Amino acid sequence: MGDNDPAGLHGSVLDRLGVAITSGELAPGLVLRIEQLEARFGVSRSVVREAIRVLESMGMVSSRRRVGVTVAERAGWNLFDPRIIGWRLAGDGRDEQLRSLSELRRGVEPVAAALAARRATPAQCGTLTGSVMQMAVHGRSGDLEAYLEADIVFHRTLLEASGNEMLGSLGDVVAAVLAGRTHHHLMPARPEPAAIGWHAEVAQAVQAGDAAAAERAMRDIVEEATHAMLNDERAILDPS
Amino acid sequence: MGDNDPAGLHGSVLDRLGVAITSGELAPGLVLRIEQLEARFGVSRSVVREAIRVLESMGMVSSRRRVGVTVAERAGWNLFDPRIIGWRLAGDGRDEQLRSLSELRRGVEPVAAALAARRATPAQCGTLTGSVMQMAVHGRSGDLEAYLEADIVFHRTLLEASGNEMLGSLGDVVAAVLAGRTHHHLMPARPEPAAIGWHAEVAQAVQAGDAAAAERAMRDIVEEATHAMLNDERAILDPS
DNA sequence: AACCTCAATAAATCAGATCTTTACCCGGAT
DNA sequence: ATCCGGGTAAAGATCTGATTTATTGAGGTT
Repeated sequence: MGDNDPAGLHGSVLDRLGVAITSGELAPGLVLRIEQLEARFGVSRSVVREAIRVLESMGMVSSRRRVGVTVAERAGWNLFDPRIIGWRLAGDGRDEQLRSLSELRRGVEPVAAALAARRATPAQCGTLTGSVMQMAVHGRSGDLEAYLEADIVFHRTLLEASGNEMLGSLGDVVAAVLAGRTHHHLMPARPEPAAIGWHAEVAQAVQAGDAAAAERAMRDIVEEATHAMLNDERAILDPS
Repeated sequence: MGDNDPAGLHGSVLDRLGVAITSGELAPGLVLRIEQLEARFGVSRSVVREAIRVLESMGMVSSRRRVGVTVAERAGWNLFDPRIIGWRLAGDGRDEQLRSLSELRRGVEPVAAALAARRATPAQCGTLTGSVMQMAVHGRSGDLEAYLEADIVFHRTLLEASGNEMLGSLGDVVAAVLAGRTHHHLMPARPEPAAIGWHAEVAQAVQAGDAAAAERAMRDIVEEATHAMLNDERAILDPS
């Protein structure tokens, strides 16, 4: 898991600035001067500029003559940029980011399931049922890591099978949510047996071409996940 | 509508390269050399590099030493980047992009409606009902442009009211879809009266805090839109 | 064929100069 | 005191040439 940027000096600067901004260390409205950044990171102008340009393209800063590089308000950020998602997941905003992504999943995945029922290739159907079997096996044995891996394969395959490139590109995001859930927000030691059943239902419905059933079963999956996460949050906020 | 990039030389180069790549003129696998690009656009290295860096951050190219700048496969693109969406909407891929976005809407907007029912502020509720009234007025009078404007306000407000930043940031995208629908894929001269009714239902359910009703009505809206679009496509492909 | 060496290549980085925009200061007019 | 216009300097934007670094592919060795 986790491929980072540090490819090249500029990537490193970009990453460090991105973390500083998403974490709030560099608050919106703050003005940075390029010369200042050169010194801060010990690199040349070109490297700083390239990092700034990328940040600008993500809506995180805006650069104006005679004033400098201003950190932008959250409202303008490209919140779907994988880098921003990664930074927020790695920092303080992790819980909020996970909540946002979970709510997004609740909308996206049922639709993807319905579309997949119409468009999935036989190979994708095979991968789906295969990963459900893996989930069942590792769910019983309690191997959470292997269970997670199969779960990720399932959801990623389903999103791909939707035949919608945009939905498909959310595979990484969903994988991050699933991983975050098991790694941080403690999943139950034994995964919900019902969840595995729903996954099986989805796989079956997709294979049968039953869009409505696939959508319904997927909605069950993702709603169960949301509830579990909300309960965890409540438990954290209210440790009775 | 439509704010473009051409802010600065580098933005112009970025835009031109983006269009060339999304249009397929520069196909995946093709290798560009920086020197070549300097000549092509008549700008200096720094400008080209900055544009390349942004393209790289969008996953559209990858730059490697000793080889050059390679146009990347579609699979790696950040399809949620507003710039890419814009380029595709402006070029040949417009129909496919609109289809992708419509399917995305079908998932996202009902969830946003359900969330908005729990989180919308009174002011947002007011904006919602107000825009519905505008839609009704201009729908009857047949002023499609004003109808569109009110429609956009409605959907944008609802997505904001979801209280989910990521869903909220899809407002621009949805606006683009709605605009594309009326400007290209000919909407009916008089908007479906049922659609206006469903919008009213959503506004009312949100105000009443009835998440299930809001979600259901919104699903009706977006499903009607999808069907209308599919029928248009069929009509274009099969001019009986 | 597998492996090592080495030189050519193109991007990556640095550094300095110049251009362009524009926020801000200041004097004059009303 | 307020408003307007010109001038100025600050800071980014762009250009350019030099230098560094990683990689590929050629060529030779075993």
